[in-house]
Amino acid sequence: MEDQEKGNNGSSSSSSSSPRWNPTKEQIGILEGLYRQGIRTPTAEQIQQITARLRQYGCIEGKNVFYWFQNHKARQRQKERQETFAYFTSLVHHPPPPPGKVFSSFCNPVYLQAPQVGGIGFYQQPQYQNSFYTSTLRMGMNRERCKAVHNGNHCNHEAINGSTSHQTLELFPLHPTGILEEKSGSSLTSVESESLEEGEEEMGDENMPIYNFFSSNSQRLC
Amino acid sequence: MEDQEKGNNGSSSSSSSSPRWNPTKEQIGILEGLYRQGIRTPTAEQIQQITARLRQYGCIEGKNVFYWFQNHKARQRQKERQETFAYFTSLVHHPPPPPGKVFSSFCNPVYLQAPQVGGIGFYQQPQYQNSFYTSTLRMGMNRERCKAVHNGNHCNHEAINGSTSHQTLELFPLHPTGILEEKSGSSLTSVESESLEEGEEEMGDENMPIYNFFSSNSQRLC
DNA sequence: GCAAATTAATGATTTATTCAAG
DNA sequence: CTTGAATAAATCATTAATTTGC
Repeated sequence: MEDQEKGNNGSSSSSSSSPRWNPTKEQIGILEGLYRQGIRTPTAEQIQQITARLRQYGCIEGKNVFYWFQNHKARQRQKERQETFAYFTSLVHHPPPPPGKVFSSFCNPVYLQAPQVGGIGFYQQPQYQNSFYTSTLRMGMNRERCKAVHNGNHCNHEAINGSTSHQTLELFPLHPTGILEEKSGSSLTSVESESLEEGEEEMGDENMPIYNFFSSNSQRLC
Repeated sequence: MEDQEKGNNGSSSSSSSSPRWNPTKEQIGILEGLYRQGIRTPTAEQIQQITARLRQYGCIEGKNVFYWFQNHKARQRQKERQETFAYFTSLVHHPPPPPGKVFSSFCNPVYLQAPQVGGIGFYQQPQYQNSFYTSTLRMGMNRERCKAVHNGNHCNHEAINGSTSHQTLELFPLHPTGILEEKSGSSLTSVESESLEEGEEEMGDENMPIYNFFSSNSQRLC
């Protein structure tokens, strides 16, 4: 089992860098389990934790987890729609049996998938957990390119890292009144300083530090 | 001038944390300039640089830049569609003047918006530059909450941080060299200066370190 | 003039679609 | 043909303009 059958893509002698993540069975199993628990759009922390947990079964990055949930959610929903449609269609052909006094089973949207609720009691908030998500990452090439290339070098991702907190901030209004002249050109003075204050390692301030999924440190992946 | 006219929203005694970024005029001007230069989906590096540059005019994070481009692109496109539609509609009422032997001005999709072509010679690369993006960031609460709350505490974001490996990256790719997607075609002069490519700042290491847009370290913003 | 009420813009998230690797 | 990856479109929510009554 733990032999990551495919997980460790190493099999293929190819450059070893795999253009895309290839989940192992264990990883998928866990992800599906979490999904069934109710997780839909994991928070940064959750992604971190999940990623760490899945890493023992094969190389993986936070973004893979992020994408997996996005895709899975979307595709489950789509499947659901199809099935719902098929169901209604079938009703047309086979008139429904007299419902008796059953409570409309359709009061709630049809969650064909989620019924396991009773099952294991992991946790998870109602439906949407607090989560706002967006991920940004950039690949080194655009689609056309990707197709063409795919050689040694391939897409590199840029990761994301977050932290929380907003502190005071003052910005000011401004007015978009539509027109907004375009003097923009203006001298964009160079910014040399560039500062990026990165220097200090974000210090461990009270405000939650930085989430580093989508990481891509040297060793991080594969 | 630089006195942040509005910038420093500090005025409002309110918690000072602003739920959302409020761009200054200068920032908008620069962003629009870059947009006109052809930037549509900036890469991580570009976002970094742009953010750094805009920061001198007011607090800002990488994600704001990212979102700005996404929204601006989408809304420009939408506006274009509206105008195109309006144009066709008007044609119905006012039959077009005899075109003579003009080359069909409609070979290319109607970009009512962009007509200035002849004018300033900005230019623009084909359309998509190399860019893949995704951003992830998470807020501490979901929408319902946000609405309800909006008190002292509010959404905290988690940022993203990326690294990249490919540095080449031309900020302005200019010259379409033939490829030229479908539309637009026009490329005109290049954009001379304006370049952001400087970047050298960021250590010149080969593996680009981590991009910290969406940052929100203690001092980082504002 | 100035706030409450309304409306218009637009920043920020989520959902749907698309593309291509395996 | 499945599905990871990325983008575009749609949607939500908040802030600024603007209007309105005083």
